[in-house]
Amino acid sequence: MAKRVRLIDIAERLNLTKVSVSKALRDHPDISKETRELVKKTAAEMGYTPNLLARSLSSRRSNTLGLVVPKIAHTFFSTVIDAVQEEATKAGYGIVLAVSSERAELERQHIERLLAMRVDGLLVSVSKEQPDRAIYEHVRQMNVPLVFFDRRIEDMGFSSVTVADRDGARLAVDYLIEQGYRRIAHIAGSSEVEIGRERRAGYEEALRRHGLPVPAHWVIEGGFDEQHGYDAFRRILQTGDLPEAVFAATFPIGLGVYRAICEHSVALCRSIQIVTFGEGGLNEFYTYPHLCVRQPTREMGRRAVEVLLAEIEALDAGREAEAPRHVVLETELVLPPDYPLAPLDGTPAHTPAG
Amino acid sequence: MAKRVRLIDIAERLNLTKVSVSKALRDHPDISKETRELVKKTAAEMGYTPNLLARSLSSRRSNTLGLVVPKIAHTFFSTVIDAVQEEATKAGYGIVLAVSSERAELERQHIERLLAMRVDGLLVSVSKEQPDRAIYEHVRQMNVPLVFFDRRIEDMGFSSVTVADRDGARLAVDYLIEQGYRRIAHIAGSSEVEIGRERRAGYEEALRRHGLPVPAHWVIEGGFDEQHGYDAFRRILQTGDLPEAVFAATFPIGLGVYRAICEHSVALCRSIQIVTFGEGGLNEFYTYPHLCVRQPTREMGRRAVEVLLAEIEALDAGREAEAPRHVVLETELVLPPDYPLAPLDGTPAHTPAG
DNA sequence: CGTCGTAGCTTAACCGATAAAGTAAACTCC
DNA sequence: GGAGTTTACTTTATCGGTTAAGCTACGACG
Repeated sequence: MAKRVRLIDIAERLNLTKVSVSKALRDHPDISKETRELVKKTAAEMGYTPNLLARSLSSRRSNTLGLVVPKIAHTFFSTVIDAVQEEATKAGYGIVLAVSSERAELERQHIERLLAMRVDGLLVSVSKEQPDRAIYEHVRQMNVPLVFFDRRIEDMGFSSVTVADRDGARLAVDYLIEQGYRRIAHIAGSSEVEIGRERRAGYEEALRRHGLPVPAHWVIEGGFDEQHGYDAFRRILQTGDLPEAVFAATFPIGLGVYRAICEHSVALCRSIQIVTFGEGGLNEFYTYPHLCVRQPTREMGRRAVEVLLAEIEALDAGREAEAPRHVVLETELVLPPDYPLAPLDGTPAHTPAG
Repeated sequence: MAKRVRLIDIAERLNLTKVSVSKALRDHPDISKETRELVKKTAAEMGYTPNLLARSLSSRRSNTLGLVVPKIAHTFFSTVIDAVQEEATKAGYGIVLAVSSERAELERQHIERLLAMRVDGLLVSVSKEQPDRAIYEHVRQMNVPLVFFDRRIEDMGFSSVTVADRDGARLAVDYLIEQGYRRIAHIAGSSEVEIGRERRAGYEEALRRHGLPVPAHWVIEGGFDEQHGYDAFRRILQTGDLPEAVFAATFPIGLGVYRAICEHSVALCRSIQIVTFGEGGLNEFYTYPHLCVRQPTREMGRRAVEVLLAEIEALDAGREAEAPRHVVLETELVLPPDYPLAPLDGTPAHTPAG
């Protein structure tokens, strides 16, 4: 069993002190050029790997960011994670990932652990459950920068990067109405979370603007996943009173709705128009062309890291906590041009270019 | 700015030493029941969070596992990650995630960093590029347990958890042949990686067993992603000589093939049967019913953690490195019962239950 | 020529915990 | 009632680094 090489091992070999070796490796001007190079060469030869634990402990910087997401097997989040990783790596930071599985308690535990690991900053997208505010107070008290992305807690004074949820939702539903749809259902997310409330608000706004009533029996709240979409639409199917279009608060919800419809009747799944907030990355393969509100996913990850790093820098430059920044990204309504929307007379209209 | 609470702060408040406090918090029998409780209460009141860096440094255990995957926005990996997280959390370990983006150099850097962080063990699925063996030698030399999952390097003496790739591939292709298909293409993965070679070998075995020739022009190697599937099948389309079925080495490859076919002709995409190794989690929504080889994804994650933890335990129980374990999981051929396969006469056969 | 600055190291202290060894008082036990 | 155990702490050393403050020899400068 090979012992791990430490600074002191290199130092002894070269008749130097560990401090000199440490400095040499970090290109400290105290050390002469020749010594520096000799040290580096020797370190490489001996297979030295610095102990980041020790380094972080004494330097008080871990060069690590904590990333907490509610879910991972969801294109939106895995894309954000990817972007965050990329951006963090560029800046010399590693990331520690934690998945809360949409549960507030797990979210709490994970943040606790990340704090204990002394991450330099946190990127968080909250779970769908009522959050445990105490843990965020704790973050604040420990003076660790935190940036929410996508799903935030609005009133805790942390920075955030989000999309214009209400606008995006409103524009999508506006579009449906302009195309002649009148009977529009909304499978909403959780009202515990801002994005759930905002997307719903956008939906209602659009309806009201056009003088349409909000059909309470067609607005169903719940989670953000496929299961919720499926269950919710099954409830609608059971009433027998069907909408012409469905605005789904997330892509997975849309999938669930679609599945529920198809199971019920294949013809139907071509005549009820689905619009999802967010996309799945598989739109081309998705049987029926659906509209979607595109979010700048990778940019969200990048911007979140950017804001967080700025706060970290501000912090160790000694500047006291500045006002939180709130970055709001625009969305874009995507309509596959080759495909007609679902017709209003209930007949299939799917005639992709072939 | 709140100072962070340390053991010594609690100790001073209670007129104890930090060692006693440390022991009290860890329920060491040295400390009386009353003191223990007093300490815990005080610690909670003061908002104490242990510094895991310091703890890990002195105890030589970080209680952290490093997880390296080639890709994250892919159902297979995000599912494994999820399972790993769950299992690791249960056992009191955190995970540090790193994504190599299918590049050997990034993989190297990430592993280097994880070693430097002194993770207690590593879980790795290698990138599609020729791996840098030196880094794995380094892992070995540092005596850090490592378990490969899904994609491994066969001859480096590390444990692994994989699926029976060759068998799964062979059974799938066998099935196609039994159904009467004869002209079967294979869009293979990278031959740098064992799973790429094995799946291809299974495909060829099945053909040979049935006395069919291996159609070299229909076997195209490359990456594991959608792009490769798309590009590869476009090449086949250009030749004008089309197969009756395609065996795709991964689900994303299958999607790419499907896209290429649909773009070319919608009718065609219902008459060329696609079989994928692995699934996307969206099979129900996938336009044409395709066969797939189901991998026990979550189980792979669980088993990998299990094997790794066993090695970690063995290590700090002082037992010397035992022989590596190789867990091979069985796959299952999934054929959606409601849906007929693509007909051999080239006419659409898609008539899902409605 | 004495003083100051500086290049190039070294020494000492510390980061925040754990591990191992030491100690004083109380408690057993024949 | 004195030796041996326990009980409940304390003291000292260590983990592998970093930071801050010495120290020394050499060259420049007024």
